[in-house]
Amino acid sequence: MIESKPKKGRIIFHIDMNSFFASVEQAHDPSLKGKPVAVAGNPKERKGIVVTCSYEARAHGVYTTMPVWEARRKCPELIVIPPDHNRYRDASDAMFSLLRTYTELVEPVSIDEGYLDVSDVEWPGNAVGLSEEMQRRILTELDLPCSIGIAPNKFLAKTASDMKKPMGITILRKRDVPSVLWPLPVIEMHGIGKSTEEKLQSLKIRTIGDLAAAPEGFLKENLGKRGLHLKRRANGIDSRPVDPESVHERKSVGGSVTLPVDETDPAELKKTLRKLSEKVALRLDRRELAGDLVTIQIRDADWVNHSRSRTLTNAIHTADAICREAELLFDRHYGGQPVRLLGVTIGRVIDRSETTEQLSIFNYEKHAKEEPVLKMIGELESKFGKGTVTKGFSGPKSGGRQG
DNA sequence: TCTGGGGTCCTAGGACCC
DNA sequence: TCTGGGGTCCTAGGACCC
Repeated sequence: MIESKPKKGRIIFHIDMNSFFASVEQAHDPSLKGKPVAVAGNPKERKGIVVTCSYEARAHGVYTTMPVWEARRKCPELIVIPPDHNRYRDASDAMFSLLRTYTELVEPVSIDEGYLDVSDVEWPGNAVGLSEEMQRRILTELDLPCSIGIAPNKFLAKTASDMKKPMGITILRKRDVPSVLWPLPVIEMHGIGKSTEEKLQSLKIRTIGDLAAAPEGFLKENLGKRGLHLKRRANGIDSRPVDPESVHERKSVGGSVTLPVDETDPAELKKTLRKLSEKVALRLDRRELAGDLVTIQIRDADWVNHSRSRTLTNAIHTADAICREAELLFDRHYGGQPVRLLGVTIGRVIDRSETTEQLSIFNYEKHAKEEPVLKMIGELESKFGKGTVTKGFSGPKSGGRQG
């Protein structure tokens, strides 16, 4: 202990772009600057909600997720712009490239925010000076405003960047936690939503300080492992590293759509499944991915979600294969109720280069001509469902896992 | 005239294997 | 013949975030 070096604390930045989509639109068309702007879907297609809005719009009471008709009522001069995701993707890439000129330890968490570990960045002066330089360059070179949080870990950096917007720079030290964080209501904490807030309320835990002080056993009993996790955060403890690779570790690719009207016609619903399958296949293509878990999502007219999923014997990526599985799940489970939204997701994705083409029985379609036994399996599978005929040639199983 | 679309992580029960 | 416990996989749903 006597010989150990003093542990050097980390310096983590959280960069948070301010009203990103709206800011990108204002940078693209400077005549929009200083005006109330909302990026929103088309209200005629029941998709008319505000995705992002400028601070001028917020001043009129407009906020994200507000229906456009309501936003227009609150702010008649509101300029509504349809989203252009390619434009936002380009701006995001430029922003992260700029940040990477300072360190490789950049972890994008979404299109408009990310963490940096700048502990080892050589910079004349202090971390605040470095953050000011980044903020200034993002503003002058990309014409985009951002807020930056500076802290010894991710959770505190994220919390800090939220405290001053737009164009804020906020330092949050561990020793500031009792005075700055603890008086706040629990809902202010990243990771706590409406549901957990209510749960905590019923346990007489109202502030982040209450949460920080709550006994571990009590939290574990009522909230499970999550309770302990939240207590650590409330005490400003978070040891997660900044991981530049996490951006490449995608777990699933999906598509969903809210239908023009609540739909009950299976033929119409299947058309939608086909379109969604094509969309998902296209996005899997772009990333050279495939996956062996297919999930469909059905949202009722009353907003209750249902999902049905199936694990396959091998990873798939083509629109035809995805659509076939999606329809199978649909046929097996759809009960005729009006459907508001449909979704198709491919999960457990892996790089396509890792999907070594499986020899033998699973490619019976390709080899059926040459090999009678494969043809037989193909016939069995078309009778009982793909994936039901497994190694050992047993019949369809009554339950349990397949494959 | 309510409420988009992209995700991640966690939980819980049952099946299955050892 | 009865008993059991640990570990993993699978599925459905919930909570949360941007």
